[in-house]
Amino acid sequence: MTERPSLRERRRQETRSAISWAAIRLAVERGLAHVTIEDIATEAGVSPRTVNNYFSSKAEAIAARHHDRAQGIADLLRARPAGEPLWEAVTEAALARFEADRAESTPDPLWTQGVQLMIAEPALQGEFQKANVAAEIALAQAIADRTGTDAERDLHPVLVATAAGAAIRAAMVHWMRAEPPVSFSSVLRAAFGAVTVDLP
Amino acid sequence: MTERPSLRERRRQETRSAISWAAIRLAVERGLAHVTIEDIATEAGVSPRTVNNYFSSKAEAIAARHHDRAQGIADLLRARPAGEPLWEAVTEAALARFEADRAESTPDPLWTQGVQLMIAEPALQGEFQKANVAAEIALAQAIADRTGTDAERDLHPVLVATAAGAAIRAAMVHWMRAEPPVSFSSVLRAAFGAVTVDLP
DNA sequence: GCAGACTTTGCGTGTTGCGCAAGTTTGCGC
DNA sequence: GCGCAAACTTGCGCAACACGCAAAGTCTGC
Repeated sequence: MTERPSLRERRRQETRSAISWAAIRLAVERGLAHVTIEDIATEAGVSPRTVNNYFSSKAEAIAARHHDRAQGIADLLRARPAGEPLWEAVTEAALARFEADRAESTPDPLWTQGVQLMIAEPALQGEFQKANVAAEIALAQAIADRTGTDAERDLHPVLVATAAGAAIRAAMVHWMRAEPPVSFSSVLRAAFGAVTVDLP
Repeated sequence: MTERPSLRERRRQETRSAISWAAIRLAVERGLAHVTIEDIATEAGVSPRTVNNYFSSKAEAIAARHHDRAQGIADLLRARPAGEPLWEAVTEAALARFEADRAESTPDPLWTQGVQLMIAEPALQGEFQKANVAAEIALAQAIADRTGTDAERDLHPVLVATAAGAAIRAAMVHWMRAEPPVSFSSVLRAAFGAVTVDLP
């Protein structure tokens, strides 16, 4: 998929990531209202103007991390065996995406708080949802490719992608307020299991 | 539900509506970038400061109309007969909401363009999705009431509401780019028919 | 009709998004 | 190696924006 870690491009991604993390960290620590672009720039070690070169708003910088992750589900779907039933493949791709997180270096205590912030803060909700929609579009394209349909003209791939997004979001919300805490995988699997999308 | 058209409250809703329509009209006419808060205020006959009293951003003003409509689905669901199967009731409520539009005074040539704008303009997408999510929360509450579950603790009502939102959104997107044009009701019905949410 | 609550409005302020034009770094062909 | 073109970063400036505050105007309940 992406096999050109051109030295320049890599640096670019590093900067992007640094800015996004800085934004998340500061927003979680002191609350969104008490973080300026300048604070983020200082924290990330770049100039304020550069922050706005990468992201067109403070909110977008914070949501960038979520955006990038969500996009990954489409890639994971493409990697599933071709014979696997569609909804099952989508389920497994989503599961895999979130299990990958757990294995990552950062066990994200911060990350969970970041997501919670995006859901709680009105100023962030929009950007959060935008990221979700963008991911669903990518997912719809992957589904269309897999089923030989056209994401531009057919309803089905879009519907399946959107339904998957719905299941993931519902699972997230439910998981975050679950008391006592439960495994996210199990919630996600239950959500996908409860929704069924008919084939054409 | 709402039986207090207190003279004051009515005026408030009128102002709110006037501002929102003014914002939509201007944005559709000359493009979002060429509309300032001041323009909207002038068009709606209020002061710029008042616009920001009602809406915390230009985007919110434009999305307000969509927000209000989407909220209506939950009310319509509550009006469905109690014996009706859940998913069917949700389907009919959504259908009814959009068929009500057609019978309205304005056949909204402008309204369709408004929705298209909200989907096309990055600066509006966020607010558009926020409205969708808010509507889904209201719908989840209505579903929870109907099924005797708890929208705060149970996964099911949230999941059904989110799936319904998914179907509506997918139908909208598909309908808007359908060539040749098709009936929205038929697309929406097809979308709801293709998704199934199991009962617990 | 009057007192209190709610709205509208103008003003001032800190922040933001972005165009523009340097200055700096990186990739690439030779 | 070497230099040039493209891409990136940065500072500056400006119009627009979000919002607190307080004065003026308007409605509601009694």
